Amino acid sequence: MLQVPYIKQHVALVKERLAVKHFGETALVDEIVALDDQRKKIQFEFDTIQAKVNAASKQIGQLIAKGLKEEAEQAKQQVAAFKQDINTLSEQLAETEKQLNETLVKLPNLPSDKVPPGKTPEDNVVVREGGVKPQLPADAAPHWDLITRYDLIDFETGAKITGSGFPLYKGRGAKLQRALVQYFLDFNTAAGYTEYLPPFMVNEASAYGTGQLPDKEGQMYFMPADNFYLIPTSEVPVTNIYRDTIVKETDLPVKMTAYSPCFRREAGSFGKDVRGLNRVHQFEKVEIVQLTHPDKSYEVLEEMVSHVGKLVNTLNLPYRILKLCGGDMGFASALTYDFEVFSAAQQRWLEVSSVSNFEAYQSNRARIRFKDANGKNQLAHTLNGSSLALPRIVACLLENNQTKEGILLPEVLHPYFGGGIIN
RNA sequence: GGUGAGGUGGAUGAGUGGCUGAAAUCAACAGUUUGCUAAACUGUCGUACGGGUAACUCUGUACCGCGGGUUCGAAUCCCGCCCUCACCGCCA
Repeated sequence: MLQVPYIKQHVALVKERLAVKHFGETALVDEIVALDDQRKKIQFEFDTIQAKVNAASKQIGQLIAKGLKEEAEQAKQQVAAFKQDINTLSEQLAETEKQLNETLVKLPNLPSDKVPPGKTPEDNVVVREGGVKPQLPADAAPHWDLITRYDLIDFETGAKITGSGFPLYKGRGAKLQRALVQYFLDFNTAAGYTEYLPPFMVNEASAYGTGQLPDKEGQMYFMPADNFYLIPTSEVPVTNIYRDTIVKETDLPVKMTAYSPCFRREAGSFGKDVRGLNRVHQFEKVEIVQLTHPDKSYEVLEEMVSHVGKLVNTLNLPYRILKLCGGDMGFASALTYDFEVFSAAQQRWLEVSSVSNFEAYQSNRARIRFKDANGKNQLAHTLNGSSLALPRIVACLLENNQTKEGILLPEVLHPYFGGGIIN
């Protein structure tokens, strides 16, 4: 969430930046200012009275020690007079803090000034294109046909076991998943990321820490018996490794990578968007996460984009990088680059990665801090990106590399897959 | 799931009602000493929110797993929950 002191000092600017995100409820900003003023006022009163009570209590102790029982009794009665005020004020304080927090959490992160204007995905700016779009014959098959032809995924049985959108990978389809995950993790660890294998369910505090709650509550699977959420991305558990911690400045940047399955309810999706692997409820993904010094986060963002670009490149897939416009960005993000690969048989771009700088938005919620050179605690910046999400990569690998002889896999995967062709 | 023990500052760990925001040790940081390293010595060394200030400083409140309660006063007593460890049960 945004930091209250910053909001109060930059009311007009905050509203202006929120407009870039096409966030309409700017009245919330004024509410926050008012609530925080109120909070301070109540706290001051409360502290003042409490200080008196504390002093009196100390005195009572001394009186009793001296055996002055009557004086002690008198003092007790004086303290009792404060009791009512204390109770009232502490209730008011708790209520105001609660309201303030609830309001604060409704505000999205401010977009960086590098964010292009615009409202819809059409307004996103292509910053780079790479790779070559293959020329496929007219009878080229979409990936869902290829999946059937080579018996890689059994969607029907997955639906039988669980429900639609839960693919059952099979044979070489399953092995390809394993190969990709392994390759991606190796690629990331070679670049200095520490590998983690996190829990796939998180508690409420973790989901709140990275901003999934309360904003995206309906998009996560929830286990009511234990109050756990199935993770929509390993960003959640991995970022929360550092929740409520203060790291040394010299430990920054913290670079982490993790594989996990991702669970998303994707309520309301339908049509050709969800065909085959385009959109599923459970998929595999390898994620990269960094915690950085605030001065370095944009530099690191570019570095992460470049890292993911290299990875996509090694797969020989045509891709493009988009800088998301204000209206298409995520709630918690300050600047986001999307990676899309070109699905030649469907003739459309498919998102395979989203690399974002969250600045201090997540770290403020999760209290991820570092001690700076002056000994002051500062919020770190958090960044993360997919590196990479599997299903759409697989869709493109299959479609773009189809030949009469079979699917020709990119060379980097051969050692992981134990071969270069699916036929 | 059952039984028992326990959760205190970066770590170990003392503290069973006021003198404790918290001993001691270790780690860390700064300095002195030293040819360098090491050792020794000295000092610093929790977080959050307020008040006051030009600022360093000063000052108030809260926090000893979390939430309630008792009390003039709670790390300390009571209740609920969570977590950790050990043993048992079950089990990949």
